Amino acid sequence: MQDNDPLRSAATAPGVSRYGRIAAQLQRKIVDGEWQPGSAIPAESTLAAEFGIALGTIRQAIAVLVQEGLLERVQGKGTFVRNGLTGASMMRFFRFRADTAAPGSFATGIEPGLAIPRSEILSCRAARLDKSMAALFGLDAGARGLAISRRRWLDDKPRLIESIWLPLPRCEPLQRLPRAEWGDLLYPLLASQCGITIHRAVDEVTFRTLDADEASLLDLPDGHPCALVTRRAYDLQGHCAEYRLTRGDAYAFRYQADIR
Amino acid sequence: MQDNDPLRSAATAPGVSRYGRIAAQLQRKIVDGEWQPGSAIPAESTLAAEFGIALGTIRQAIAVLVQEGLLERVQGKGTFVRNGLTGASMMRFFRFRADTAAPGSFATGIEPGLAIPRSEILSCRAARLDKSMAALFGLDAGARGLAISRRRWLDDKPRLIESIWLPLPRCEPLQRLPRAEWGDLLYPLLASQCGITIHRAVDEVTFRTLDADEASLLDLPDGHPCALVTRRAYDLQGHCAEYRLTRGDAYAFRYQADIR
DNA sequence: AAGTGGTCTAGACCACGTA
DNA sequence: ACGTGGTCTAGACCACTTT
Repeated sequence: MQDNDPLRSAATAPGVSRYGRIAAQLQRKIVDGEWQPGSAIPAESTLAAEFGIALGTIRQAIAVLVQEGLLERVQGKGTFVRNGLTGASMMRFFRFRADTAAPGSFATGIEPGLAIPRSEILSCRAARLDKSMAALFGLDAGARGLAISRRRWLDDKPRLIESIWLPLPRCEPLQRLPRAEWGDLLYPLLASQCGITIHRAVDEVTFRTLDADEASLLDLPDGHPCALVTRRAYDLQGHCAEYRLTRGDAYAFRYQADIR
Repeated sequence: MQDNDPLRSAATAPGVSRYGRIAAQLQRKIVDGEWQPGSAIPAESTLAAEFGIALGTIRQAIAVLVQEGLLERVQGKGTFVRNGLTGASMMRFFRFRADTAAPGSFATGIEPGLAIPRSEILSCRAARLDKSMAALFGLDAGARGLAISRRRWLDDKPRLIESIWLPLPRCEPLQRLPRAEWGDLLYPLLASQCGITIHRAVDEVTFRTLDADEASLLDLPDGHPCALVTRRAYDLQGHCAEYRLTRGDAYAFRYQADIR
């Protein structure tokens, strides 16, 4: 659990060091799509020769991007451009399934394997974005976006309701996509249909109560407490490409943070 | 925001690399108290000569401990043993003071400077620990601990109530300490009175409701929703040295997590 | 000026994965 | 056997802090 400034998105100022400048150049290749997510980048020795620098320096540059989560090294195989966000499931905030350890007790720390909840699209329509949301997406005031309402099911029970906003025209392909082809996960869809790789997200959790409509969608009583997760997701260029509100039963919420 | 296994505490298996073994030796010096928190360790060149290894290798070993949060490098000055946990305030989970940005809106990401809440000790007594808590502290069944009840004030309003358990006899000095000398922060007290440096903590957040006693302590109605933070704090040796339950108004809860 | 960590080089050899 | 990243060396010079 680490707080970060959502504004400082892409291109962290690398100072003036050589490996910093090289790292920025490598990042450019990823952002521009020259190096595709999932594919291997050239070998360290190759890159060192190309840039005309020592092996240790290119290693240091790569280390920067590994730290940033853009690259991944695999011993003996190569260095790869990471695919989109993993482990960003909203389920990590909740414990819906019966757990061995009662909350507050001395848990084992073992995660109950995160399942992918089934997705039910309730509505999906284009709409004018309000001023602040347009600004978030880097669009002009009055720009349009895609507003999606979604319900997530787990073990045949409704667990989460989500309101998702996506920028238009970037996400226009989703508007024409038949409901049957949506599947359960949004980010793979954004990648395949819109060419958007979600690479980072900032989640904010607060506590609320459900209104009558929300409650009925979750089979909970009106006014029932809920955890509200507000997500801003960013693409490789550092532009916000998703704003999402997720609500789930507050009493199923649990989150673990490690501080040092 | 990063999940971690609370069990894998100290001495991460360093494989068989030389820098890994060196890192373990340096860690031993810190854990054993040979290198005191806050003080500088010998220069890299000195250490390299002492261990009979190259500069790059000792640098790599130090980098491991920096990553672990045990050491801190300062350009031009030296490498220092980090003092206890900073930024572990429970206030980071709450937003009690009026904030410019309404929750759910597009916040600026600027933190409203974390204040230290005033501490009021409600009770402090030795008691037998239950079996699981004794095990958590690495003590035999039936061992005793210190049970502390504390209320935290901010802006002359009661904001948090805390139940803290500490292992005996390690924390015995606190039992004899006059209330007036406790101050507002526990960890500096553990360091100065008991020689315990809290170096890592694992917090788990859930939502509950307050019972009548708890509610009255916080000037809230019976049954009011609260955020419950369960903390396990660990010393340099990796032993758990504190178990804490913190409760505060759920409507003041907010937490931000960065995923990549 | 002296001491510290930060950057950079040009090699060498090792451990791992694949063919 | 070959190519990959991982480790290690022995230097050099730079940037920052303190004396």
